[in-house]
Amino acid sequence: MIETLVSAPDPADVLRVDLCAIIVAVTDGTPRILTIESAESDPIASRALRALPWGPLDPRTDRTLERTLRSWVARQSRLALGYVEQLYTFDEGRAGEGLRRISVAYLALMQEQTIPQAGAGWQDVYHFFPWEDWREGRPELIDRCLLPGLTHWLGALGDPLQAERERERVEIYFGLDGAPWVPERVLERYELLYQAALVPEAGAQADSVLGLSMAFNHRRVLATALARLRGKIKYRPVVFELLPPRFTLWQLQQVAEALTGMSLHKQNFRRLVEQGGLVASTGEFAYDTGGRPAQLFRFRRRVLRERPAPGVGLPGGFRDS
Amino acid sequence: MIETLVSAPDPADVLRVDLCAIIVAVTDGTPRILTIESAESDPIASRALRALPWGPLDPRTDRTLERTLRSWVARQSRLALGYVEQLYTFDEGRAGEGLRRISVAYLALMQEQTIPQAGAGWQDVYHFFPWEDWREGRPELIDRCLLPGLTHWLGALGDPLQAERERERVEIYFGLDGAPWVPERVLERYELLYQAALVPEAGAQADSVLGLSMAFNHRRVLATALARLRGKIKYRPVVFELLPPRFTLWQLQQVAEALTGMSLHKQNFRRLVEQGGLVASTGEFAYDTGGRPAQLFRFRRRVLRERPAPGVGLPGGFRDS
DNA sequence: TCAAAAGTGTTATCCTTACACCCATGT
DNA sequence: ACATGGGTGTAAGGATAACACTTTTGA
Repeated sequence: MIETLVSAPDPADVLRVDLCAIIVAVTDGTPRILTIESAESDPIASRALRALPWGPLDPRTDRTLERTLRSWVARQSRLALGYVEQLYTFDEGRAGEGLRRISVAYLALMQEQTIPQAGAGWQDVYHFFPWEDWREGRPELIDRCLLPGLTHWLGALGDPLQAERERERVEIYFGLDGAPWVPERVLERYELLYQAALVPEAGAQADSVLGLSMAFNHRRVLATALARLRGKIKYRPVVFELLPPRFTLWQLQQVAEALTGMSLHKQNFRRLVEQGGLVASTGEFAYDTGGRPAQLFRFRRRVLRERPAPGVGLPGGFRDS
Repeated sequence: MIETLVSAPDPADVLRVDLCAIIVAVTDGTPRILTIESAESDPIASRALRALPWGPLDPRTDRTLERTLRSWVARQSRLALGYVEQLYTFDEGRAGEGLRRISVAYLALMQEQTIPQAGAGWQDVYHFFPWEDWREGRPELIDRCLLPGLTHWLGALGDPLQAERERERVEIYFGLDGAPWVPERVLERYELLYQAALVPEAGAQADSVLGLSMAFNHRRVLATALARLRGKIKYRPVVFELLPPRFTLWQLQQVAEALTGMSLHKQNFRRLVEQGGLVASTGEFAYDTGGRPAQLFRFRRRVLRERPAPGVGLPGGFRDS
């Protein structure tokens, strides 16, 4: 009632909370996320930018954050989400108009479905982070593009003490000089590249050999999600959210490999998973495997009671063949 | 300028974001958090409730979330925080007056300091969760109070199917019927007890043999923090944030035990920590140990480069003596 | 001398790793 | 026949768990 009488509030007083969803699926060994076309298009290239499904939280709507998110996603892409967990809350600072924004990101796992909505679609995660996919061995892009860029950045730093600290970060996070490559350090690597201005957020000409860009800070959000997923897969049975109820061990392995970005030793993977009690055979078989028919397994719920941290371990041994 | 002219906005339109801090320290084997007296006191008992340091985010203040938090804490308790990480974002729903609230919680680790501020002080974490401290063996309170309460709740559930599901949760989370006790399931246990109405949030008469109460949902926030900490200690060197720069292995073990709530096997703990490369001897000794002088160690930063997940493992073997 | 805590050594056991090899199906 | 993927067995190596035992201080 009074609303119509007052003039618009000072933008500096307004605090907006947005929700956004990283919806992940793995199909045929490709990890993908759902993107939509951002309403706010690229000012320079004047084309729509890829964005994560998102929307503002309306304080009038009396729902929980998670329910609001689900309804946003349903409206934007006609998807009913299953497994959802809160990921992180990002401070977006003050946007152009002086509006202060906070965004709460959620991670959702599902099986890929076709999206009827125009503009929405599934994108290969590694198109955004090509250096994170080590399934075919160490990506040559690291030596060809990343390290030269990082070295140049290090060289341009004024303070030699800071340069030394930053060099250590580069070595640790990118697995140089004897340090191991640690798949779950996705965010640390992204932030390093961002600091070095190699992966601009939401800029024009941001698509490059160093990956596709996204609207806002959504590429950073995605990096956070991949890091969480790579970590969590090892101690929680999240992989099964990405698989049908019955699956072959090879399918399971492909999902694990897709997420971690590493090739795993087949026999050992199978044993870990079976002996770990993570799966149980159903007695059924899949005949469309291209070779000998494979047993179909299901997730063995009882493992939750038996083991403190049931997940698919990332054994040291990758690179099967 | 216009502010003074317009009437107050409809509370239903207002969205407030609060920040709150769980500040943890461990001294002499006791894990403690910093609490303040809540401004809003208990309506029934008419005494001040314990609360976590918190404050609203002012959209005019152009800072990041974390910086805002630090300044709030400094104002309320004169503490300068060191290590800080974001914990979780809670939906507080709609408070009495129709105001919608979101709160972003942060976890901070430090060494205990005396707080000059009146009302502020350090509280033993296990006073809030007495069932979580297994250092002296399985707390008898579990069998005496918790399980009877939970069993009664299960019995009162209408739907037998739901009762079966809930019984399984009880068994898994409280380590019954062959299931192991998993220290990091703090939140799951709290939520179960909350559902069973055994640990009311922010109510009168909430202090009981089942632990002290806190204002708002702060006890739930604390449960989230303890869960995070118990999990993280195993793959990140967070313990060292709670210790002075030089420490004895026994101090280190006490901190690890305090957080996990389990007694650890002394010799094996020492070996894991030393062989794991987590610490390095300084050559100095502490003579005030009550027995033979102990070597002083320091955190060995280089382990960050050598090991993917450097933390103090929780070996299966607890209960030293 | 005794209590208390630090520190060393050893062995059995289990898990991981890395091999090598066999099986069943479609083309 | 052979390519492809499914599936089994085993032995070496390393980490963990559970012991027992010695050393050094203060009271």
